[in-house]
Amino acid sequence: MTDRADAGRDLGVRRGGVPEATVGRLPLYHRVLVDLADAGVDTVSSDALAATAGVSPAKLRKDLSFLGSYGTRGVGYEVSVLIEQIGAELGISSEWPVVIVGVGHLGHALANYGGFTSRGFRLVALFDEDPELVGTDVAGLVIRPFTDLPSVARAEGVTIGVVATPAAAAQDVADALVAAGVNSVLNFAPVVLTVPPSVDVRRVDLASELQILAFHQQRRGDELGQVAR
Amino acid sequence: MTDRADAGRDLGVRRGGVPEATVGRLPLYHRVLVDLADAGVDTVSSDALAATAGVSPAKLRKDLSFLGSYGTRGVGYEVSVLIEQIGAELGISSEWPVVIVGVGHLGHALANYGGFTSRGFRLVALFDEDPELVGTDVAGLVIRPFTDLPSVARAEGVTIGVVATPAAAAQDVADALVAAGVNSVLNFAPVVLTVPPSVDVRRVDLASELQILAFHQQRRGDELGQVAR
DNA sequence: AGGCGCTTGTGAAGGAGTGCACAAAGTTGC
DNA sequence: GCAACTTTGTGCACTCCTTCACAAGCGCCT
Ligand SMILES: NC(=O)c1ccc[n+]([C@@H]2O[C@H](COP(=O)([O-])OP(=O)(O)OC[C@H]3O[C@@H](n4cnc5c(N)ncnc54)[C@H](O)[C@@H]3O)[C@@H](O)[C@H]2O)c1
Ligand SMILES: NC(=O)c1ccc[n+]([C@@H]2O[C@H](COP(=O)([O-])OP(=O)(O)OC[C@H]3O[C@@H](n4cnc5c(N)ncnc54)[C@H](O)[C@@H]3O)[C@@H](O)[C@H]2O)c1
Repeated sequence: MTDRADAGRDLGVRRGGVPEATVGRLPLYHRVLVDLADAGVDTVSSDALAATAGVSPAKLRKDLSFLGSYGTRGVGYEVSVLIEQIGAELGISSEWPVVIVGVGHLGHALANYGGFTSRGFRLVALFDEDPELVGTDVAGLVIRPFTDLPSVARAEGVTIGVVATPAAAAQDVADALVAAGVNSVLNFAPVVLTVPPSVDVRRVDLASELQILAFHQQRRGDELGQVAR
Repeated sequence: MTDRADAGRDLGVRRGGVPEATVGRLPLYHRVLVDLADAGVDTVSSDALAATAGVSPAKLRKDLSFLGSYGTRGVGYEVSVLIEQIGAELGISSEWPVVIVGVGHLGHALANYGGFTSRGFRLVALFDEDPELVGTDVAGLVIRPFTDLPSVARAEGVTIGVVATPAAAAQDVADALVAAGVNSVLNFAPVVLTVPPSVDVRRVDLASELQILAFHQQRRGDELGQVAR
């Protein structure tokens, strides 16, 4: 059921007014809540939930307040209600069709990743350019030639594409995805993709993450020499 | 060298005062600059560099200003100088030893990822618990039993560890890493790790990234009045 | 019924990050 | 040597995010 016809009473909360920072944490909350539900918990306080999610209680409460008032004062939040509300906000209710382009080491791992399909996404196709790979089976799907992208994308209504090709091919792949109607891209290649403003790109960059860790590590090391007054 | 006892007055730029948001972008700048250098470019303006990195020129200039004044007014920045300065800030000069725990689909891909070793990191060991895997060769390294972690970590001075095990094992693995002296962790498992405050954890979460894309996708759809179909 | 303890929801304060605009500082051309 | 032009570096205002603190609301107990 698509209950997007607002049930009328959220005039106080702007529908599209969830801050970006909050959006970035909603998936985390959702996962933690699902884990709690699996563990048989049916009610949590903001303090407890914040602790398990690793954020401050005030931040958590404010985040949740953007979705509406789904808690009970003096008691806490009902886990199932929160899961449903956050899920609705993130669009987990619907099943987003996803394609992966580039089935090398990384693409292979992604295709076999269960977390994809268990959180509102359906992997509908794998594409690669390598003739050796095309036709082989990965994670229950047949790898298709990259040239099939347009027809598959339109047939399945694909709006999200994952780029897992080498950096050199990533821009071309992105262009093809955009041309095929995909307007959300998750990019693993270490390049900045140029796309029309209507297209949303998120970059996942392993090396960057490590370098940020290294930076903090180094700073910590530097400070050890100075702590002694 | 650049660090003498600061005589009570900071020179406008604080050593160690680089904002977190800037730190998060430095790896991006570094990569873009290396690409430019490879392409034979030796000077860039903030406008040009900002465009290739996908950020605003003002932001870029402010970011770089935290490292010092390495540009030339009227000209721009010398690519090699910037690479060196950013590299130094990030600790790329030294080679950080890294270990990966959990050599399944994802760990396999990570071990074979060239970007690791080419950016100041050296993969020193792979660990897994599975007896079938231990002893086999991946990316030129032998997979070692997880119990070897302490000795290897100390022998090589490992401070950065990558967790690529299933969620259920991640916390135990993190505990072992911390016990072995590792205090920077890159976690791919979809769980929130609990570690001492002295340990820095970064989480990379595929499903979250997709869900954030889905959120924006859904919002865009809603605003158009109706979703696909 | 009423008070008590607990937890949410939120205004308001404080802090971090971003964009703007321009003076300072360099280069080029004559 | 000077004027015109280019581009950096940064003070300032502004927006966004986080933290604080507490009134409002709910359930339970007496
Ligand atoms: N392996 C990792 O852990 C890792 C981590 C972070 C980022 N990355 C990045 O992810 C990307 C993929 O990494 P990988 O290790 O899987 O590389 P890979 O070489 O193993 O796989 C790349 C795949 O893309 C295919 N391909 C190439 N050009 C294509 C095109 N135009 N259209 C469709 N398919 C094409 C190739 O045939 C190959 O199968 C790279 O950009 C890499 O830098 C990898
Ligand atoms: N595959 C992906 O694309 C992907 C993406 C995002 C996140 N993840 C997460 O990364 C993790 C690994 O994913 P995967 O697909 O590689 O799983 P996988 O099952 O293929 O590999 C896990 C490996 O960890 C090893 N392992 C288990 N317990 C261990 C322990 N206590 N000590 C050492 N090694 C141990 C297993 O033997 C196995 O080799 C999972 O938590 C998954 O949710 C995977």
